Amino acid sequence: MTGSKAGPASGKRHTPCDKCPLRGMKAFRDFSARELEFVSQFKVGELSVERGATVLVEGTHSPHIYTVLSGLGFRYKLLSDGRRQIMNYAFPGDLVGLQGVLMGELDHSVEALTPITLCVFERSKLDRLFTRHASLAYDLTWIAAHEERVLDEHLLSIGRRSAVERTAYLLSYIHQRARAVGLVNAGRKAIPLTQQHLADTLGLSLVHTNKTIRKLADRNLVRWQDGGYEVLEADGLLKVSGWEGLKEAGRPFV
Amino acid sequence: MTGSKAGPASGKRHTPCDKCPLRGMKAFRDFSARELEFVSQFKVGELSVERGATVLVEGTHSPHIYTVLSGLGFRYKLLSDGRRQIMNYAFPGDLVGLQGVLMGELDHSVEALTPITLCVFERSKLDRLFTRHASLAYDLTWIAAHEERVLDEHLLSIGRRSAVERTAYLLSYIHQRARAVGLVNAGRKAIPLTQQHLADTLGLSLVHTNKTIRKLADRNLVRWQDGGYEVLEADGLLKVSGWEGLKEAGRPFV
DNA sequence: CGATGCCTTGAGTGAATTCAACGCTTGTGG
DNA sequence: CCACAAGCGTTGAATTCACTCAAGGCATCG
Repeated sequence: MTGSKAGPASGKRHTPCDKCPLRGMKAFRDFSARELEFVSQFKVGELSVERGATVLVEGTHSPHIYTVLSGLGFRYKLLSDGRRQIMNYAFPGDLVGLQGVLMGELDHSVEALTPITLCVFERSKLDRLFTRHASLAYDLTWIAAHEERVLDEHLLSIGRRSAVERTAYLLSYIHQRARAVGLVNAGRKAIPLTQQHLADTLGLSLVHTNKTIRKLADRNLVRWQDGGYEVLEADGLLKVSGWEGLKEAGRPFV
Repeated sequence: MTGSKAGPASGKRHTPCDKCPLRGMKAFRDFSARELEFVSQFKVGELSVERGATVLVEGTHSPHIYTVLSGLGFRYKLLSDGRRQIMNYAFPGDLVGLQGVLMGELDHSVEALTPITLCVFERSKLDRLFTRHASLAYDLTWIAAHEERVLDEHLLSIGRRSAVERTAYLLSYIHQRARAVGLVNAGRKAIPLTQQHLADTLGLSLVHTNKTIRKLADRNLVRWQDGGYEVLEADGLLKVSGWEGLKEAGRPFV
């Protein structure tokens, strides 16, 4: 359905991996020359879609793995009656669709939150990655294990944190991740989400999410603005959530 | 603290990998001779703990990875005030502690639900696994991605399914997994959980969990018995949950 | 036979949901 | 240029859901 919105920009001018803007960011580890060479020919294209478009569809049998080159997206599942649960957000450098490739079919969908560009990798070359590039295979496992860790924390939030706590947690989490890839300067840039997105991530209704955000806003911890939010007091927000925060270093990508 | 209960049985008679009772179960893929040889020397011991004992502790820096050889356990996180969220259950064949090894420190704890025996693997040999045994490295990634998939479904349940739906889901999930490894014959064996475990998995209070189980019991879908539950009508239960069920084949292990 | 652990039940309270409406902004077509 | 619709945020009121509190029952175990 929304898939038709995709693709017009692909096939234009691709960013070569050796000039990948994500390399050099301190949030990521660097490649060796040999790794870089492999990754370069592992990448077979780019995919650009606009905000609101569906990048990957649940149930699909995809021959590709993706990495977010720029932009934001989110991963979600639907129940038959339309209830939606957002599992996690995809930031630049994040791997998308690994499950689909390893296990046949994808069990979730991915939608663009902003215009987004993804690097497309060939599934068929995955074997070579495992047989010839152990360090990259290790990275892949690391990434999967890391996603598991994030989901653990989300599960803890939804299952056991109060509405205010879990909202503070989610806002903190997204903010920290956005900062790590330079999407917010000193907290001075809104992250383009609707409250419906937050509600569907938090397992709360839209109305109650709105009222909960208000509580945080009344305490001057966050501000809703320009179709997104801004963190005013990162420490205070984190404290409310009772979360320790991200402890990342040398995150691998691709 | 509870760690002191661990270990007395280790160092006794270890099950050699070539006689591993898990091999040959149709739920798992088989090893090649070369893989088997590697796994055999990758394994450095066994760990047995009794019901209720803590196998792994959050925050710990563990030099080992484990596989469940027999018994049941569960993975959980705690908030500072004691609220507990159970993330998932570990069945025979399941890998435990991968995160801890890959990322330095463990972000969750693991407790035994029955007397449990785990195979202990050396972290230091993980490099060799990646460089020399691509097929096993692939399996490791597969396992991590699979866990991610399970957590996605749990997240969907806790976030968006009603109390009855999510309880039916969890009961179905555990039952299906137990069946896959032969822990319940034709549904005729109780799974040794307390309702508190279920509550902490579902994100519900103990009282409400009890009342929800009652609703399912009143419809003759399950029965609570002998400190555990029994599934009377697997199809009916699955239908209530609105879940598709596990679709597994050739699950790798270790 | 008095603990203790676990399940069960009822009553009262609090939290979160649904329903309903309104305001603001943006975009679109007449 | 205005009218109108659509999307999103906000708010209040009523209802439902889930939680806490409190107590009792029934096993098992020392």
